Amino acid sequence: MNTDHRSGCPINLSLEVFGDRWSLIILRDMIFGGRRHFRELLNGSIEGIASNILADRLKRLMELGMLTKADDPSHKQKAIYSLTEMAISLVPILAHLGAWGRVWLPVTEELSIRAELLEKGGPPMWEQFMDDLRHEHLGAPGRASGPTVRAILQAGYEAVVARKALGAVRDPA
Amino acid sequence: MNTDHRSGCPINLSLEVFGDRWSLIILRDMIFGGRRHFRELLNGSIEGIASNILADRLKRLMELGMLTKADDPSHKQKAIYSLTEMAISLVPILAHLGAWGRVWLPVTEELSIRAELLEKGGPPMWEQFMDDLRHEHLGAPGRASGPTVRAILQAGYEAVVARKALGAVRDPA
DNA sequence: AAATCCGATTGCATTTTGCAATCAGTTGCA
DNA sequence: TGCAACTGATTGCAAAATGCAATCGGATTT
Repeated sequence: MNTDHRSGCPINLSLEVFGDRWSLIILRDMIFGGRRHFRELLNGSIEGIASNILADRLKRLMELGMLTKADDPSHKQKAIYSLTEMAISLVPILAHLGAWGRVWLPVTEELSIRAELLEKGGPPMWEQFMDDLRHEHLGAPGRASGPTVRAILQAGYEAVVARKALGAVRDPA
Repeated sequence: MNTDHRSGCPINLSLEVFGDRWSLIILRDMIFGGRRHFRELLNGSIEGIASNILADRLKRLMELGMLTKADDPSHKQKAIYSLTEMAISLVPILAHLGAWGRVWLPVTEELSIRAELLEKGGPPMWEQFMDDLRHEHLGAPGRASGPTVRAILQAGYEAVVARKALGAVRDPA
């Protein structure tokens, strides 16, 4: 970990970690998209990250303690990236960020439905989400029953996509 | 406002607004430091922002609707920068960001006491803070009585500085 | 045996950043 | 009146980061 910082202010130090255009996008795709492999992050990125930037940020996030890398036992070339508790605890920030963006920025409906559901769910849902992620990434004990928070958000997303597709049939462009 | 975005995802759009190393620092200094003028932001910045970067970011934040600029009636050359509601509503995000940084990053005590107090105060304190800022920057009706949230945070900061100075007398380096 | 997939790396042009010097107009003070 | 200090910036330039396409050697699938 690098030790020459601009200041010891927590907001500044946070910006030094993910104050760029890609780090938080990668974490978002891992947290909300469930992506664990390099290619999943590369090809699944709607913003179109370049492979060299992705490689650099994954390396950087590992050095910062936000991610770990492990071999995939099923494929000798695959690496599995996991979130650390440090990254999992960003969930409330991502929830607030999504809520803020939904109010003030030109979001699209299908890409903001997750933020809306997460905002409505509030801190209890965020806690559940973090527990799910701890189970998935850190091997913590799993939930008793019921769908994961990610599955709930994904179902909301798909419902919007389906509804918009129906609308397109009724009102063709 | 620019309209070519990487995606309509609220987190991505938020990053397009302040996903850099300086924009949020400037807003932090305006919100927590009460700074309103170019020189205050330039010279008061502990991170040492350069004047061209500051000028660029102020312009950008105005274009994005986060800040407004007005003439200072007392000085023909001075400009007063004000936060818009869009920027004021970042307070909960800054509170979470500070809380996260305090846990995971090498913060200094005097620069993180504000984050600690804001975290302890919770959403009611954040709301009060936002009301204070609306009064100060938007001309909204003021509080009934009592110190502003910024004054409370500042007092906490100064108490830490004073205590550390005493410690330095007892235990000189 | 060939095609595809794996996590990257390389080369290169463009853009952004960091830093110091400087600018023209305004103000306060002697 | 003169002059230093201060106002919000702007300019020039080197260094770093970014974006993009092509490519790499090894592993897996077909």
